[in-house]
Amino acid sequence: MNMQRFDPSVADGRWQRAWDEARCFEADSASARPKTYVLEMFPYPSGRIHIGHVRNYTMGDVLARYRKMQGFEVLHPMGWDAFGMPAENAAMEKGVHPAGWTYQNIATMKGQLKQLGFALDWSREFATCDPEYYGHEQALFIDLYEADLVYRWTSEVNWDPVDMTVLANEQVIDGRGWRSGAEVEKRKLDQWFLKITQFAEELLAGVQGLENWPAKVRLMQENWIGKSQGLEFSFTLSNGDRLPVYTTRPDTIFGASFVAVAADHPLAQAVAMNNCEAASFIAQCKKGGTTAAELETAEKLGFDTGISARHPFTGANLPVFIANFVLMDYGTGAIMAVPGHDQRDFDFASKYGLPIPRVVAASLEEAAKPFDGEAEAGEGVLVNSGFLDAMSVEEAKREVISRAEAGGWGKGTTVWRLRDWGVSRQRYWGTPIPFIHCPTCGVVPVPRDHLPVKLPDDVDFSTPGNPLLRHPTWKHTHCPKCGGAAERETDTLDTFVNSSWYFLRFASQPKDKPFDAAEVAQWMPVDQYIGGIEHAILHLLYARFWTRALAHVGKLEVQEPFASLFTQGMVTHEVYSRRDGAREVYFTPAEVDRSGQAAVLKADGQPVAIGKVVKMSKSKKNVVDPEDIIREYGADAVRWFMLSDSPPERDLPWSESGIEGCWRFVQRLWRLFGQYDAAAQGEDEGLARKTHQTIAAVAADIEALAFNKAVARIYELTSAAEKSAPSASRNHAIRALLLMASPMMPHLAEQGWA
RNA sequence: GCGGGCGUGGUGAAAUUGGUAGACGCGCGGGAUUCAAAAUCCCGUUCCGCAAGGAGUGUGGGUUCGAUUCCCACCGCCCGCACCA
Repeated sequence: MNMQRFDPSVADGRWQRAWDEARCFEADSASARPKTYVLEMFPYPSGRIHIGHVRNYTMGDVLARYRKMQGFEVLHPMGWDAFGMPAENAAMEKGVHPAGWTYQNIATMKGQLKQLGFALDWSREFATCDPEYYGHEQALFIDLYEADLVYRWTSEVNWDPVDMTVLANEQVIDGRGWRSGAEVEKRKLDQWFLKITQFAEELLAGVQGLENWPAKVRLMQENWIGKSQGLEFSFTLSNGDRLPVYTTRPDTIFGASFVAVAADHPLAQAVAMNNCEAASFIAQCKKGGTTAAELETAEKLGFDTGISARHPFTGANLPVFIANFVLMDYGTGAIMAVPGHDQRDFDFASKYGLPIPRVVAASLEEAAKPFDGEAEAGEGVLVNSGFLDAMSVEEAKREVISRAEAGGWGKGTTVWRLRDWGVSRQRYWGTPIPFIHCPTCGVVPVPRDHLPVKLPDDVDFSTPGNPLLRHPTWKHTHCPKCGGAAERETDTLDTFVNSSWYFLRFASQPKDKPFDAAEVAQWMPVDQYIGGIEHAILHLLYARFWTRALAHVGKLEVQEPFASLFTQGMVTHEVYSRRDGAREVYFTPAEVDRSGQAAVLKADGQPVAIGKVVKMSKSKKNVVDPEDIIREYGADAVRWFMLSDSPPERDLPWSESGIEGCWRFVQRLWRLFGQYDAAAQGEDEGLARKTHQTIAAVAADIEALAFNKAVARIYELTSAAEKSAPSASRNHAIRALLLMASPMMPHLAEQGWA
């Protein structure tokens, strides 16, 4: 190697091989060292590594290498979240087998990750589509079934009649299937569910203990679980029926001036049977936008059913409306409306000329105070409320609940927003649900010694629908109980199940069971988990649930899987485009010459428009391929760039000049290493002080994941060392710089050390 | 609409508990080296001003000896969402 210049094309491969051969990064569960578990969210093998992966895994790698330097036994594994729709889409579009496509992608992406020199324990690598992994998953699913945490239930799904498949809500665009364009139908299907709601209380309480999670993510989890406490009671209707409603403000019951039910409430349906006006109103409710903003600003609309409801205390007759702002799937799908103290009810009452009584005021003297154009949801004392007058809101809530319970017409209830988790997918490329349907014995779990239930290889994607369902032989089997002819379950598990326990399998991977509890206890919880904010709710909640559920059935001791969570920002880039008639045509950064004032297309020398700096995405073509830049600048410059400048939680704008600056710094450090002078003597007090200050600061910055600040400190000490005359202190500064840079630029550091 | 976050040079950003605003990087300007270039090195770079000096952390107030930091109001941007009774 040329001593004047650091050549990553030689050094990177050399050290990557050396680390592999010495098995430097294989974690020993039996080690006596203090242990730490650093984990980044494992990737979906979509084809190639993108720059977001590079940033994510570089951050984790710095921490893992830093901990190793501190003497920790570090578990830093990598694997593949390998089941999912894109593989089936590729199968349909390109005629390739999902397994072949997936494993090919894994091979490509693993090669790309290796080029970045990550300190990963590849000995623990697995893909969730490996039969060994999903077989253990099937065993865990049966464990949960036996613990009564799995059940079957008929629920409504979005059904694409052309593709013959269930669609997720996000795949339904304007009421049509995203691929087929066919009008989506609602269909009732027997589906498998996990009882996550049984853990709602502890999942919510557990959020409190997650001090090292971003406050934003904790809040999102709390809101998703959505606990509310109130009163459920029934109105007696003028037609003799009873109508259950739920309210979180039982204190305001004397302020109720009407009752409202959701458009798809049974009562609304019944009214529509012999009232076509009602039927058309209900149909109208089902149209319209579904985004939060549209819903919030939509006009409150109602239909008077002509039915009335008797107030439980006053005996007054309240009109019953069908209203567009009442949700069927929350509470009971019916409400008592208190316009004075709920804005939606206020808007509705104003529109339909209904009374707006005041039942809460700042003081008893203000009982007659008019409303100032909006509802008052705040604190105060009860007024105009009979026996509740002068009570606080909280006192009044308790009083109404206790009277309702004593009178037998209602009870205090906790309502959760969280729903049980439907895990059935009518697809091929997922974990087969290990159950058998027997006409005699019903639903029977597959015996454990028959696991894994493997996916058949010979499947046909030329016609729509679930290939498992129409496979000629796969589903035909015998009942484990009675031995009679029976059929396998052809649904597969939601891929979120795969990612709900993979961190346990990384920690411990015996052949004969999913994991060993004692070995898992050596590593869990994950000390630092790093990934994208897009997983703030579903993945993190499901993983928390699985961990608790497995602890509940005695398989685990930990309750919370991730002690610290960090959500990193995105990598962004300018967008280049040109108008072509009605269409906007996008160009990649590689196709554009950005050296002058304006951006011009290399192909024709004509200018292109410079758009906003946004997340790199294929559709906007503002992507940089990590492999290209690694080839050009080496792994260390790329890693250094990922850590420089922007704080890791914020977006990182990619720039060509930025990566070039990093490349220059790699060479600058290399030259400095070359100035290490074993013969140099003497103290340089100023430089020595600076060296120790830098060591302290860089350590603190890495601990806090403030990599941009650590980088700046290293720059400062580098400049100071360059300017100093040879001395023992300077040699020490150079060695310190090499060590401090090594988690970030490991190839350069190894080469320098050698 | 509700909830959360953020506003600092041309630019990405720093700034322990309130104490020299702009560290460090990018870019830009000037110079050295070179036949020339690349690479490298040196100097400068918040704004106004020749200078002395003045202004300055989204805007307007406030607290304080002192505010990027704390409080109030407003403006702008970003993210999340569930009309949740």
